[in-house]
Amino acid sequence: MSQKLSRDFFDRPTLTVARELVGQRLVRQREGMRLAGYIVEVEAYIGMDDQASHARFGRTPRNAAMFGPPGHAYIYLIYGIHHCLNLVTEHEGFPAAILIRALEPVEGVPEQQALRGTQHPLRNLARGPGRLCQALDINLRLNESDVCAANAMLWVEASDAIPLTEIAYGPRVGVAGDITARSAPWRLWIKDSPWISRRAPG
DNA sequence: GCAATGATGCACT
DNA sequence: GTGCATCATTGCG
Repeated sequence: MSQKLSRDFFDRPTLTVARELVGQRLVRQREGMRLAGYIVEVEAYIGMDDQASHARFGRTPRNAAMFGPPGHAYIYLIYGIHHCLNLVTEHEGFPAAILIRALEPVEGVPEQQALRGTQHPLRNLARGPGRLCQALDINLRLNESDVCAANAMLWVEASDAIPLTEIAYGPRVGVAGDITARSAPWRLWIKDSPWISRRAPG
């Protein structure tokens, strides 16, 4: 049996959590079935001073989850079409979260394909934040849900750690904000993984 | 492989 | 009314 990651795991500096989250298994319990994949790409959004973070203008109904306790989901709708999944980190009151950007599918793949639409190649199943939410049926009903609870419908399980030498860093994707926000190397992914949303620069 | 474009819901400085 | 932490499709190399 794999171990569900505890709240203590998320109650740490966001970049530390992000680094250790890469390679762990994201699990969605749906209709008695497990839909799961290895996390291969994440982005960190840290504090109100992060000009790319939704929290930069303070707390609003939309981003309230980021200000809440660690180990909860922050899910939002973007472009009116796509959902994005974040996991909240650090102590309550400090807005920080990690965007899950891509998965390597490992469990319930046929069900995930059905949720996505079978015309897509396997490579595109969960490659991108909007795609992975569609593949795992993640929507606003799961916003602010506790991923550490015993009865969670969404959680993370410990897996083998990825060596630091296998993790690449770079600027975040699609962010607005000032030059500091755009250049901060707060996107982390597994080097050479075919499942990440975009190839490494260069 | 790349760039351009339309889709679409909702919170908001 | 504006602007998104995006994706699928189209058209072109």
